[in-house]
Amino acid sequence: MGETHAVITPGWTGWQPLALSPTPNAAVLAEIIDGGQAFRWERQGDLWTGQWDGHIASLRRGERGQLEWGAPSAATGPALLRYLDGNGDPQALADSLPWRSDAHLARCLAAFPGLRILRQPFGETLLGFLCSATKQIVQIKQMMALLARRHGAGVTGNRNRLPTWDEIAAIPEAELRGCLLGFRARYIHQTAQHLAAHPGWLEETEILPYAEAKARLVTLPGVGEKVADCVLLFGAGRLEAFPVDVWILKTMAARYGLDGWKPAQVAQFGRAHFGPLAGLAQQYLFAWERAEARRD
DNA sequence: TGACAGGGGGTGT
DNA sequence: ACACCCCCTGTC
Repeated sequence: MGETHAVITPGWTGWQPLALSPTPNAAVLAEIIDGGQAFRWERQGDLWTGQWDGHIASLRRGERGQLEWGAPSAATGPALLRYLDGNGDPQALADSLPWRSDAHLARCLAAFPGLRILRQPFGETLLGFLCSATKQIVQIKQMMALLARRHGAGVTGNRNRLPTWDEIAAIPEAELRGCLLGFRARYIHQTAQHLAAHPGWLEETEILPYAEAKARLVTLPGVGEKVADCVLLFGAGRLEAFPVDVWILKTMAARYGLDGWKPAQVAQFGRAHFGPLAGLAQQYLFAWERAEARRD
């Protein structure tokens, strides 16, 4: 990592208890904030520091295993709770997945109790997944960190925030390429131009029903079905979105016998098999496969 | 410790 | 099917 990140030390709000139920253990917490949903969290030892929507917050586990947060601003408290979907009930959601008739899903749920889908800012989520094509999490995080460092410095407040879409629209494509974006720079540049030319487009899209919102998102350059589903799942709380990428293709082939199925077929299977919370199920499947990959 | 392939959580043509 | 970019990772 050539770039340094904002280093947070206790002292601003002080450490406050974070009311998440159930309290995620260390592995589940890592899956929630650094498992491919978000790309703006960094770990320093036992301390996680993350950024979204101009906020900076740190998370840690206290001496009795309880979760604690700290931030430069007390206003971050409610924002953090929303970001983590703190009012949601992951136990109840998981219980309504078809684990009773799906042994693999059942062991995934048992292995990652309290796994959550984040409620990230819609625009930032779009930016993150426009960066994601053929990139792994560590590389996407580098792109986002560079975008923030070079182009997100605001007049006040967080000086390492991501640039807004309006700000990105004013950045020459060549400078975007300098942020390790590669061919994604053109997509991001063109998407920014589209959004600048259509004020309110993102806000309207976010509140549309799932199918309509997805249909609109895929009209953006660089946004296909997979990226659109990720944006709606992780940035708009649409748990029915079921993003199909090469990893879910492999997982479904290995665990559900779907060898040779095409993405559209796997998507249809996923919706039919997992139901209206298919996106949550997908996140459990990912967590399982990642843990297994680390075991090797 | 440094060079060198190989491949990467997709989209557009 | 293949190009698009170019950084990470593993390997020698």
